[in-house]
Amino acid sequence: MRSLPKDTFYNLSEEKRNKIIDSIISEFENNSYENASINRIVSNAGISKGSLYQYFNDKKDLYRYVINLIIEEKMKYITPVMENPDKRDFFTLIRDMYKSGLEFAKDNPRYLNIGNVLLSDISSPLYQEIVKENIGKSNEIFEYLIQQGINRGEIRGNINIKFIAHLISDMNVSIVEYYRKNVSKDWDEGIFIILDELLDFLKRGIGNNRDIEK
Amino acid sequence: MRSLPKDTFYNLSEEKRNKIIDSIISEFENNSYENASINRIVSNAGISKGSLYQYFNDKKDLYRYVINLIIEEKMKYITPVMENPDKRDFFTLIRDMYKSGLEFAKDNPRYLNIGNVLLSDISSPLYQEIVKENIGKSNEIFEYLIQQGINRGEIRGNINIKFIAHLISDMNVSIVEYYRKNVSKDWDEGIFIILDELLDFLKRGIGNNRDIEK
DNA sequence: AGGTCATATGACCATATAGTCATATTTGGA
DNA sequence: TCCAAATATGACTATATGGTCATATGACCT
Repeated sequence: MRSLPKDTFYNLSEEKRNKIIDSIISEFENNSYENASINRIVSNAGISKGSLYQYFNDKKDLYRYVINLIIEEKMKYITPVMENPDKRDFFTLIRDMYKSGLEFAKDNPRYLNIGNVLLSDISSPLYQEIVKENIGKSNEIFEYLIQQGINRGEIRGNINIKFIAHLISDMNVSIVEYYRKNVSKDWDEGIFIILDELLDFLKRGIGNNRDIEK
Repeated sequence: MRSLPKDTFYNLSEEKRNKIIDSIISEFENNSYENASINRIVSNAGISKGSLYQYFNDKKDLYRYVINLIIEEKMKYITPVMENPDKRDFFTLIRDMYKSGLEFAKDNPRYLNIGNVLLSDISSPLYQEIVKENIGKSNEIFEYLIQQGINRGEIRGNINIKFIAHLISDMNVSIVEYYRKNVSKDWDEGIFIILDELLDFLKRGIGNNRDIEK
């Protein structure tokens, strides 16, 4: 049996389908997986329960579907940045990555909550399936990039690569959260100043500091 | 009406009381607030449901009780560090703070999950009541300490204090998480090397770098 | 022994859950 | 117009929830 939405879902009119998608996203935006309610989803979507179960196999399928939407959207931001990792220096690459994270946050505020809850909700039945693997991969990429940076002399050699990869990954979350909590709700160019400050901090912290003004 | 456990709870034999406390902690250790079950708590504690409701008013009270236990315990670690903040330089103080966080994590692994879930579970009915206020306070303290550090010439002046306070706060979480995920489950002195590396990173990042070897 | 008071109990209540399925409705082709 | 296939429906099941309360138990005092 095919997972994720069945064909019947894609046969729906775009309007109806979008209303359903919107209702599903809303529910997971405001509730953890366990607490999300199928009854509320169908009620807000204006369809019957039986119909929903003709589109999706079960609750997990709904959640998976939303998470895949988020991943797909996030990829649009991150892919161009990661395309030619060796063409730019380490810090420019990281800056672009953080920047893409901020732009994703700006364009998809609804997705942020869902992603954050998933990231920290170990008890979610899909945590293992979705989160663990991805975090592992992302850390591996960072470790590789840091090693490259060291080889090229951009980063000092006497650091714990694994730990710094972890830190850089967390700082990506940090700046997005700072943006959400402290910068005006509307997009504010001031965030770029903070982004540059974060990069300055990082450069001083692990860079082979030749050209930084005291 | 007095909140938190009623007198009847304290009249219980220590053995029985501890069994109940243990059952409550276990439940919140493995489940979010919404998903924690009173039925399981009483069943694991070996008491009847009516009894539990003679000790506590409602589910929120149970949760509040556990959270207070955690805060109380955490205070034991953080208070001595924060006692004379002006007696030590900024970076020594931060190091002691991070260290106390790691020691708390080592001594109270059961509490870590509960705390982490609370910190990120915005939909919890007690999030506002417990988390928001405390995070605000903690950030204010950091901002004050950073300002002191700048005044004393330990920290360079051209930084965004609010953002750096946010970062330092998050890095405290980062190192504890790194410890949990990557350092051996048993206490491992290697974590102190990483702690020193984090402080080195921080010093280079925001310090008035005079004495750091290239 | 009788009486009083704190404590313990679990059947019970109203409500909600995820998921099912026999039935009804709509659709499109002949 | 009639039929058959696709789709929509919501009452229903089995199960769980947090919380209540009349009743039972047992400890202590007179």
